[in-house]
Amino acid sequence: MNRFLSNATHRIDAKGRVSVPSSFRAVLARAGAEELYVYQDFVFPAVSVAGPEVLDRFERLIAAQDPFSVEANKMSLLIHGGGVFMKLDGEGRLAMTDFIRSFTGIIDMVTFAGRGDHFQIWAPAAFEATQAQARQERMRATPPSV
Amino acid sequence: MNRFLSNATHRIDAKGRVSVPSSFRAVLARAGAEELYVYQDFVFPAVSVAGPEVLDRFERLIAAQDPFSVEANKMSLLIHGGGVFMKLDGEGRLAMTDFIRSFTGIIDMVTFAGRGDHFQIWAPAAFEATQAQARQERMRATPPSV
DNA sequence: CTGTTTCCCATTGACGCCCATATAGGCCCA
DNA sequence: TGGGCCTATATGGGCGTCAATGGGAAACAG
Repeated sequence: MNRFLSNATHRIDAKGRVSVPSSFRAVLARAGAEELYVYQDFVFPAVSVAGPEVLDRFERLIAAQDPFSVEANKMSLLIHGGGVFMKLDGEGRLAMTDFIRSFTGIIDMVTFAGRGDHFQIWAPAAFEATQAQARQERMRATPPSV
Repeated sequence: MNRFLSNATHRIDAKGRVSVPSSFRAVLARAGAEELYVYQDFVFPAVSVAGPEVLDRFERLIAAQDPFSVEANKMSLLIHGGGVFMKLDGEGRLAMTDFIRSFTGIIDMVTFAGRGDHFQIWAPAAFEATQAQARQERMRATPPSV
């Protein structure tokens, strides 16, 4: 299946690297993603990982606006200033740089969360809490009826 | 990838110099930019850095207007009066002159922010605050959709 | 002559590239 | 069906290179 699914928590090694779950790497390989566009998420304290085409899509949104507008500038501040290209090492690991750590609060463990067409990198505690909260809200929205 | 992406915060040394992130220098080198056009940004309390062709582009915008118009004069005041040519030293460092400091509020640390076709130099706190605010506004624009 | 800028050189830590090990799960075979 | 083999995944670490930073000394300007 060519989607990012499930979640897994891995340990960061002494050199600040984490193994990306092999199922995620398989999806990336199938999509032919050599370089990864990693950006600080707009909603959650997590970074999102996707192929370069996602940046292209964001840039088209900006290009449609007046380049001198405050809106276009703020958008660029997020997608350019808040994003970076990275690549996996030979063993399929990703370096947890300050760019990622400062935004996510990641210390020594990382939770990978599938999001369909991309995946996210979280501090484990933040992921647990946010997912639990989302589940609660959903339950309130639609009472258990199955 | 030939775009300015990501952000990084570096320390200013005793001589008032900062290292420009190596990924930014790589983009500049690829573009063949020897001299840098540094101008006080039109939107944010930051200075923007780009190749000389950006100044050319601005000048063409002015040339397209009536040279006696208030608009054209104001534009020139910004792009000429608010800009300067600079170059990196042998180690890829840039001097933080008063021209830059007074406009940005930079003291002893500098945040570099990629902006696609150029990059910006910010006081760290100002960058954090502005980017966070942009993210908040974006979140309100498109509600969380987990 | 003196403060500032430019050109070098030194140090330290981070990162890329490579190889080693262990454990879990799948697979084969009896 | 149970047990052992085997492969892939997750993880650890060596080592060379490069980036970020500090500082000396020459060149320059006021």
